[in-house]
Amino acid sequence: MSRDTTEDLPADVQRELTVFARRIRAQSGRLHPELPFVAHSMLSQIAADPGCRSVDLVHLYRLDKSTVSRQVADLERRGLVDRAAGPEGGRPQVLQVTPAGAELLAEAARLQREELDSRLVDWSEAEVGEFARLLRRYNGD
Amino acid sequence: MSRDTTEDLPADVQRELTVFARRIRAQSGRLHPELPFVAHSMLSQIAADPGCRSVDLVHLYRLDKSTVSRQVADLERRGLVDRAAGPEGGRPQVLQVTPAGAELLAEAARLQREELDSRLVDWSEAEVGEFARLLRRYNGD
DNA sequence: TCAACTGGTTGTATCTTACAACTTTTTGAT
DNA sequence: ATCAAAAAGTTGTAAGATACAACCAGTTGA
Repeated sequence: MSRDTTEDLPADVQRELTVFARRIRAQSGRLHPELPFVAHSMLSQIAADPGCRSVDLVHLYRLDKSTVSRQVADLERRGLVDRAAGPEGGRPQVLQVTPAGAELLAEAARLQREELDSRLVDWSEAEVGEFARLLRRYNGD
Repeated sequence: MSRDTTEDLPADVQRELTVFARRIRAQSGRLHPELPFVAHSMLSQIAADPGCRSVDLVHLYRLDKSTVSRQVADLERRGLVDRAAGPEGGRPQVLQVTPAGAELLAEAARLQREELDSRLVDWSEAEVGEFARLLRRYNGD
């Protein structure tokens, strides 16, 4: 991929992030037929933050609530997540991953891990750590 | 956003990249109505690499060629890119951005720049440089 | 010369998404 | 306590993005 040398670091960051964004979706979609990109990212987020609500996913991913509603409904229909009444027994429904969901997630992780490790194979642990730190900082909030 | 402390750096990277991938798409789509995410990324790539062919975009973004074909056709229909016969006058059609395309790109860049700068406002130049370097390395090839 | 390859298009089905209108529950002010 | 407003979520609808398969058009090389 040839590239104009822009001397414009933020624009470089933007372009690299864009390439990445396109690829992860393409790759993720093909990786596991049972768990396409969107379903996977939500399921894995629920696993990382058990008890979160749909509206949290709306904010995290900046999606419309209708989109999240359908995605979560689909995950529930397939027995991968569980919706329960919140602490006050009321409306905010809290989400958690079912054992079946956890298993599917683990399987997908195994597959993705090969790809990820192959990309990071010659990185030092310090570099991976720095990369993770910068990404977290970029994502902010 | 709470998070399990996994001690699993590659998985952290994966999750952060996923959040990013979701957001850039959501944000980009809303940023400029004339130039949604996909159209924008392709147009900006053609601008960065004038004379590239559709098949180059297929490889870069790991998309199906039919998808790229339709996207490029749409960009051409809207007068934003120009398709010409290649050096040998033959089949591989080379792409370049038209003046109208460049103008739209510049306008979108101004808008995106605000968002990007606001995220990087308290980063040192060294950090931005390191981030760009790590992203380039991650995207590899 | 013709088979195989590369680049590209079109038909079709599916997935993702936004927006708008709606229901239900919770909360707050009077 | 009551009722309006906010929050959480659902459903209808339309548009966009994508993959896969089948196809067409030039190019290349045996």
